[in-house]
Amino acid sequence: MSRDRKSECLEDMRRRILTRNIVPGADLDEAALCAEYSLSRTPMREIFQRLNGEGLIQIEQNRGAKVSSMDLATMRVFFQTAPMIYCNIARLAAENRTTAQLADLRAIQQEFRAATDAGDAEVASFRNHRFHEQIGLMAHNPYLIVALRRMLIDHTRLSQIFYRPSGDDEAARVQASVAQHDQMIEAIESHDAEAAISLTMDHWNLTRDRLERYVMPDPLPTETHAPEFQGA
Amino acid sequence: MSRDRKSECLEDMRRRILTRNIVPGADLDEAALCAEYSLSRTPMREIFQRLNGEGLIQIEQNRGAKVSSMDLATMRVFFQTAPMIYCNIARLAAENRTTAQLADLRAIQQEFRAATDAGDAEVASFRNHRFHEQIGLMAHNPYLIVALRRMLIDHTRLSQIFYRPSGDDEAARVQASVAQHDQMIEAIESHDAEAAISLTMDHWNLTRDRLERYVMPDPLPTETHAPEFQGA
DNA sequence: ACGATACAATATGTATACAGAAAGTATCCG
DNA sequence: CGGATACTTTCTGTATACATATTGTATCGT
Repeated sequence: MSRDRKSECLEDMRRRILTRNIVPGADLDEAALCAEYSLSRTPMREIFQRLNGEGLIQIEQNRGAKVSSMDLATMRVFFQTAPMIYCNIARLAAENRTTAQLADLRAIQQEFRAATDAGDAEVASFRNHRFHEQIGLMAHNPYLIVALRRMLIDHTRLSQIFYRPSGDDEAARVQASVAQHDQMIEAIESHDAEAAISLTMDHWNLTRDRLERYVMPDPLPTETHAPEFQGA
Repeated sequence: MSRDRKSECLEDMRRRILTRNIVPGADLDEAALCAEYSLSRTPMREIFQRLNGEGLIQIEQNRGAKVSSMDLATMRVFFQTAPMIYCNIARLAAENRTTAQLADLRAIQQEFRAATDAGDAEVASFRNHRFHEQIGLMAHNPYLIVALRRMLIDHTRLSQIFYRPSGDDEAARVQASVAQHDQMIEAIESHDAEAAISLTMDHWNLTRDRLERYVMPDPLPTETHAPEFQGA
């Protein structure tokens, strides 16, 4: 049925944007996507409106849609805002979670762990996204969850690199991250808001180092046979 | 031109929902609205998607759209979350505002004051909304502004009653509220984040008392000739 | 008379044709 | 040869007809 085609397309577009299968800033070709998902323009344009509302894409008047970019100014604000949102969400999740939601969280964590074990960076980062979104749902706060969702868009797109560890040290960090998820589940289960917040800060600090290193990597050696390039 | 019809409709729908011209929970009649704004169904449905993305309405599969309701559970969360969002927005606005934005804020405040002086509750609450949304823009934080916007939807719909003072005391509170806006402008202009936060808390406490009284008014007298109704 | 089912009416979702705007290209003039 | 303008092409926006789903109603059977 066509209903499935549409919602499948919507979900798939979300996944593709979050995993950078469609890169930040890319133009969306309406006609091509219609053909790809066997939809006519009307439902596809509706999907665009949805994605726009979720902050995944931007629609410009008479000029099509493009995937939200990740510019430097936004990254700065991202690192500034993340701890506050994440910690408050963690507190509320510990306080307000239902048992059904906790079971869902465990299931997501299991899938997340499998993806990290398999070394599939794309799937791992997407399941990490779902893990944190689920905690957001557990907070039962319609105001904060929209902020969390915006954060997770950029977080997930950045963290692609995190789950592609290039050495033993980085692999250990991924394992630590998975273990922290387990601890967060326990804290939320026992309604321990303080522990949930503390673990969330640890979790954030761990990933932050890695993300910052991605944004600002070690400089290339200045003394090579490549043309020299001095300072800014 | 049709472009104007569409964006005018979108803006007007926003205004009507925020001022409770269309009440919370009301069904939206697609055909009737199409006729009213001289639009065909396609752009009207696009407007619905936009409003849905902004949290003003909810769209249900094969079952039309309705204005977001304001249930008790949400109100509780509203009062819990508002101070955090408002204060953080105030801090960031003081830190990051541009002079152009400050000029806009002053213009909005002038219009707001005119509406309160004229005693027009509907226009006053809508312009109060624009005032606080403008401060949100000045924060330059794409994550927090979506949370702020969600808060302001409920805040504005609740505050209708605030700007319809039923006595000298309540009128004085409205005047105090207008004066606080002026002070907030000064704090933001001088990049004084601490003052902006402090004023925002005062402003919130003032309106909170009034809003809570609206949500939970003084009980009706129990001794009347109306049929008695004991306890819960 | 009550409930269930079939049918009709209405409302929602989709496809497509047409209209209008933006962008690219070619030609003309200086 | 360079720049501006007109034309063509392509993409975006809108209207409308059609398809599908839901809801209300009437009839039939028990």
